Amino acid sequence: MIRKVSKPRRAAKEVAAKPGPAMVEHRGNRHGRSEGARTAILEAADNLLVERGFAGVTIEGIAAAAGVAKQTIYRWWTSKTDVLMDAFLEDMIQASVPSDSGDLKSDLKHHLVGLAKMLAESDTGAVFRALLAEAQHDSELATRLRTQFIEPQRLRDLFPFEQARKRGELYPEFDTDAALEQLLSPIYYRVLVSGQPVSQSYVESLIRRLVLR
Amino acid sequence: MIRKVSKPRRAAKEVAAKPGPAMVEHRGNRHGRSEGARTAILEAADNLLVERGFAGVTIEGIAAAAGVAKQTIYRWWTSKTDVLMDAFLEDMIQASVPSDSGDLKSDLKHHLVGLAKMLAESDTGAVFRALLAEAQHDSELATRLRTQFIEPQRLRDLFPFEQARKRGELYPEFDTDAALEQLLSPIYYRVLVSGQPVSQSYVESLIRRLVLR
Amino acid sequence: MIRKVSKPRRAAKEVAAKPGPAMVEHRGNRHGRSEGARTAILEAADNLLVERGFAGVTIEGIAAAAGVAKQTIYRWWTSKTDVLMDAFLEDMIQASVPSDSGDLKSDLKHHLVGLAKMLAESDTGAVFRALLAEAQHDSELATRLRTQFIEPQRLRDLFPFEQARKRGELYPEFDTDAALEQLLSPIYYRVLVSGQPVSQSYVESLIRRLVLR
Amino acid sequence: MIRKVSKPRRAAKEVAAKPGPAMVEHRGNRHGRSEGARTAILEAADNLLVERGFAGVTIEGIAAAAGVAKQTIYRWWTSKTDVLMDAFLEDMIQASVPSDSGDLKSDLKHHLVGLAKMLAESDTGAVFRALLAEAQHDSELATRLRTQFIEPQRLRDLFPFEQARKRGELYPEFDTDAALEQLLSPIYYRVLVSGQPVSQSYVESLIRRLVLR
DNA sequence: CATTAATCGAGACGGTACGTCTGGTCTTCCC
DNA sequence: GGGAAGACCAGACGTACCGTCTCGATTAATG
Repeated sequence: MIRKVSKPRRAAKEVAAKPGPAMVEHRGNRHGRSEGARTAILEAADNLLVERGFAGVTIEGIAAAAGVAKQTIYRWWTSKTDVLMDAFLEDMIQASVPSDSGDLKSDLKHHLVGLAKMLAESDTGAVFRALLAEAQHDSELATRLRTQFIEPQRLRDLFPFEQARKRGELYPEFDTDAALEQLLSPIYYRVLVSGQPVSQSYVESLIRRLVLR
Repeated sequence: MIRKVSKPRRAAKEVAAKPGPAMVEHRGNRHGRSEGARTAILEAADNLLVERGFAGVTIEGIAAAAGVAKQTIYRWWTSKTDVLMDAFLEDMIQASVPSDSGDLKSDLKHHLVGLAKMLAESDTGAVFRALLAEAQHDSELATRLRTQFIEPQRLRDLFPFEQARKRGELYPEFDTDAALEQLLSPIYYRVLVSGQPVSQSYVESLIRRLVLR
Repeated sequence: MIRKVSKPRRAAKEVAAKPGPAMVEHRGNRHGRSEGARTAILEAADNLLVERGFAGVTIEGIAAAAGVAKQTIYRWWTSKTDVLMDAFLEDMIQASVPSDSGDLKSDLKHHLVGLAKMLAESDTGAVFRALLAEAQHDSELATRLRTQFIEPQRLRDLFPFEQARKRGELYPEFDTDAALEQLLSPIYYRVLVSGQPVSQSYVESLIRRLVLR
Repeated sequence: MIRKVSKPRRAAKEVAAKPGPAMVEHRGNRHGRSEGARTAILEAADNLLVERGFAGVTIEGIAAAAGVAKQTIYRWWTSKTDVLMDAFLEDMIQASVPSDSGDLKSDLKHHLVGLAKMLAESDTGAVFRALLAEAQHDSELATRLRTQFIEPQRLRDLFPFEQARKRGELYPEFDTDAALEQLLSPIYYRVLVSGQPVSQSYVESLIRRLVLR
């Protein structure tokens, strides 16, 4: 169902090539897609979600908040979740560069605490939970969410283990996938299902449970 | 927000008292609440959710499908999720009576495989996922879901451990809560987040990971 | 295409039966159709046409001006012209009771001057011209306009002649249809086509041209 | 409102001068206005009106049908009625050269039957009726229509009378304006208002009614 | 036995948002 | 500088449901 491409046609180079203060102001033209409109929409969507909750996000509301015509949204996205998906991915670009302190447990702790905080407390996490919720009854979105966030995130999550393996911290048969699942799933469970807090000490206890070698 | 009581005033006794022909057909009267209308609504809600997805469930749709006036729904419920919540709880009443074979690992396996199947594959599971999804941006519903399902379910989930403890199968300091979380959270994670299947062998591997004594 | 009945179900008797200030205020109920909403819509349509011209009349505008939901308009009418048609007919109900002075020429003068004034100057005339204009490219409306206004109006227009015939003012072979056409068509021509004024003296000259016996 | 001149700068001679292969195809150029685009637009407007009715004519539709960009239309016309006005006037250039048989009644009959046919049956008549309709709520258009069509047409209509006067067929005080109105207004009335047919015999009966001397 | 109270099906009402469609403006590129 | 292309803002379209309200019918308990 999500057929439309969100940011087509416009090479970054072209954008950069436009000189001066750049980001040429335009109202309908042949620049191709308006970058101003695009970002205004994504920001408006984000803000509305946080301020008014998922049900409070409407295409009409986004359009009004972004100062944009509804059709400009429908031209590039198919639904409000589609917009929110893009807004979320944009948010995640600034995502954590995993730390690499030379000690696995320390790296894991740092990474997982950050992840838990993002999921449970940040605005970005609110967007993620809304999307995951929607994905429960929208398999297309589910697929997209897995492809564009969960898989890449998995790679980022595995990074500390890979570093540790290089350092010889792990015994050879150590199953990183299983270990990761042992760490992540309780965090997601608490955030999504039981609503229990995910404190720093809780994360530490999860890590302590791991048998590394 | 959910102020209304779903099934007030009418003691189970009264229902039981009217056996045989009973279940008086009535269109507005002083029998009190119409049991026929109530069950028709819950069934219609269930069916609509499965057939048309969460967004396809509307109060008007339920009313039409149940052959009931909209107001009859609004008299007893506050929203479509409120109806679905009741429908879900009704479904869960037939829930598993936990097996008690005398062996913890066997009991756990039986119980967890059944739970996973319910969550991932059954219509009831679809309703649950929809409710949990909605609960991500509806804290009132979240509370209700935890109180009325997740907590009671936790007790059912713990039952095998309690039996084992009585039998002396567990060392004294064994943390059943932690153990349960280790078992449950990967199942929920796979169902809700990663979409991976929860096979019987996977459940067995989870159990094997537990150190019981 | 115009399938909906505009004023169903509510017998005049019932309306009359409601005494005193009557016209029960209600917002959605089982009074049947709301007379208040109905008249508010027709008035709003009338006013908008006069103030903003035909193109300026929109269903949304009518709804807003009448303080009514769009759907309430769509429930009972099919299009803005349908609404305007009803508004026009309602206006015409208060139409002239033809005078009957005992003298044909005097009666005709009175009737035609009134008609010309209505067509050219009144708000009702503006609505009529708009409808007739629309009827030029909407044959369904054309039919309805002829059936519901032009034919009945013709009967009213003929009334003075009938009275005169009863009085023996006309020679037997006098063709009233032809005479009427001779009188009416220049009036419509001036109003619709040439834009020339239709003064009282002009009407008199038209009548003078007639050879009555 | 109608500020733009519709056919500037380009003499008919030039058009005629470019025969055969010519009619230079161009997509934006320095030839000045494209005659090809202009005629394509007027034809497309005409055709759309006949095929789809007045509401079915849109600037976008004309542009698409004429294979022309919207802006090319907006550059030279202000509205769809403006385009249709030009299309209509273009059509009327081929208008009847009034016959001059030497007999007034014969000339009138010939002329009026042609006029009635044009108004009621031809595509050009459809365009005229649409414009007249629009003129009912657009006084600017009304003025233009009267200036550019109705007045000139009146002169054409009077031509038979003038010839007759030269021939001495009319008594001196004969009021040609009044006579013309007597002839024309019933025709317009039938076409625009009552929808009755305007047959040849009907036109003859109108003429017979005239007292010429 | 009449009155009263509770509930039901029905459906009109004022609203919000949907997703689609035109209209008219503007900018760029091509000739 | 005309013309093609096409993104943009604006806003009306007709539809679907929302949640509220009132009706008239039905039935049971009350007095």
